[in-house]
Amino acid sequence: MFSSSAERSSSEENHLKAIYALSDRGQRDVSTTAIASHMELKASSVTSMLKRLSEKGLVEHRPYRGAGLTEHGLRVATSIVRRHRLWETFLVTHLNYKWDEVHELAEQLEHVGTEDLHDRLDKFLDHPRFDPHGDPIPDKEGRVVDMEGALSLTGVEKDQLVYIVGVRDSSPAFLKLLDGLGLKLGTQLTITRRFEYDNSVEVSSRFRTGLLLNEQVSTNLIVKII
Amino acid sequence: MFSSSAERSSSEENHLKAIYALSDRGQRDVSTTAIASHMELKASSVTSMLKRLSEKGLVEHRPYRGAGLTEHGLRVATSIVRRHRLWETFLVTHLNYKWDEVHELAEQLEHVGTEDLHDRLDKFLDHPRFDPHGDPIPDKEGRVVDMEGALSLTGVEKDQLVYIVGVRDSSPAFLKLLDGLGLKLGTQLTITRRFEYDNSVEVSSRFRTGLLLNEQVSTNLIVKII
DNA sequence: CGCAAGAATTAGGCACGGCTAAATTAATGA
DNA sequence: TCATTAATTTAGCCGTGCCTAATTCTTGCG
Repeated sequence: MFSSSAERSSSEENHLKAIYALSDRGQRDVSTTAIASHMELKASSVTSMLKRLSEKGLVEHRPYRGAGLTEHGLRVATSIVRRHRLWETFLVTHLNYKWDEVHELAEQLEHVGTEDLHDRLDKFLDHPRFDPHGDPIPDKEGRVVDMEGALSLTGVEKDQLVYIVGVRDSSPAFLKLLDGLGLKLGTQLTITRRFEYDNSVEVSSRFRTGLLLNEQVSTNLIVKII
Repeated sequence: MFSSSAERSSSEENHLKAIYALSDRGQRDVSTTAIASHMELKASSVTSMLKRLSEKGLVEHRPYRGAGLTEHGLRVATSIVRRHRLWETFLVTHLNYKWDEVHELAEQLEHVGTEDLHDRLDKFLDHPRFDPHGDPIPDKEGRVVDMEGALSLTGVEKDQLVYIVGVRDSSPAFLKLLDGLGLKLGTQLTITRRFEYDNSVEVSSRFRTGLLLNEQVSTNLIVKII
C-alpha cells in the first residue's frame, strides 16, 4: 500500500476545496467560472489547474462542460476541510481567537504537515464534532455528520423555540453582526412576529426581546427545534 | 508607526534564519557558500536571494565578501527562530511528538500567520523559555537568555556531577541515539573515565553505569555543573 | 436553422525561486 | 608580482501559478 499523498501544493488543495464546496460535497459538477469567482481568480488560471489536477487523478475535467472530484479527489478535499475546521477549533478554544478571526489563519495552517499532525490535533482537541461556526468536522475517514433537523431560521414557525446551531455565511462581517446582537451558537430564540413587507422577523431570546432581523440575517442563521 | 511585516516569503525567511544561525546570532558576516550548503541550495540561488533581501533592507550584502543581517533583518530572524521553537514546544508538549520528530513540521508552521498568532501560542504554552532540545526561545522583543554555565560534556572534569541542558546537534539521528542511551534533558551524569586514545569518555547516570560516549557524542551534549 | 453572446480554453507573458554553465573576482603561493 | 584556483556572481533556462488577450465551443433566440 503506497501513500496517497503525492505532494500537493496549497493552490492545488485550495482548488479541490473550492470544487468540494461548490459541488455540495462533491455531488455534481461545477463550472470553471464558479470556481474562479469563488477563489477570486481568473477562469483561465482555473482551467490550467483543472488540467493539472485531472492528470493527477483528483478531478474529472470535461472541457467546456465542467469539473467534478474523483473519488480520490473527494477524499483529499474532505481531509482539507477537516484540517481547516480542526485548526479553527484550536484557535478559538485554545488561543482565544474570536470566531470571526480564525478563517484566514486556518486557511494557511490547513496546508501544513501530514495527516498524522491533524490526527494528533484532533485527539488533543478531544475529537470535536463541530467547528466554531457550527460546521461539522469530517472524521478521519471523511465521514461528515449531516445535521438533520437543522433549518434556516426563515423557515421556522412563529413561537417555536429553537436554538442556533450554525451559520450559512461565516464572513467576519456577518459574525461580527451576530456578536453585536448577542447571538451565538446555542442561543435560544423564538420568532415573536413576522413582517410580510420585507420578510423580516422579530425574535426574542433570554437576554433580548424585540430584536428585528432582516431576511438576509434570518436566512443565514441555522437553527434546530428544541 | 507602520508595520514592519512587509510580506516575506518562506524562502526569504529561511535565508534570514540561515544567516542568523551561521553568523552566531547575527554577529559576523557569512559566506554565500556557507548559506548554500546549510540550506542545501546552490550558491547562485543564494546570491540572487541576497540581492532581494538586500533591496528589502534585511541584509547587508557585500558582493564577493559576504553578507550579514541588518538590524531589521536580525529582528525578523529572531522572530522566526522564536516561532520555530514555540511550535516545537507545542508539538512535543501537547501533541505528543518526540523531540526528534518536530523539526520539519515546525519548519513549516513557523511561516504561517502573524506575530499575534505566536504571541498567543506563547501565552498558551505559558511562556516557555526553552524548546524540547534545550534551545532558548527568544522573547517577544527578541531577547535570548544566554545559557551561562553551559558547556560541552567534553570540557567537564572527571567525577564532576552535571546534568544535560541541551544538544548542539538536533538531527533526528543524534536525538534517537540519545533516546537509545536513555539520555535526555535533565539527566544527571558524571564522567567516570576518559580515554586519551580517541577522546571518548565513560559516563554514569542514575540509571546506567559504564556508558561509553565517543568524542562526537560528548561534544554535542551540552551540560551544566550542578 | 444559424448566429451572436457568453463560457471556456489556448497562447503568451511575468515574478518567484530554483538550477547549470559561463564569466568574474579575490586570494594564495611560487 | 602574477598566475592559478576557489569563491562568487551573472546569464539564461525551467516549473508553478497567476494574468491578459485571442480563440474556440455551446447554446439559446430570432
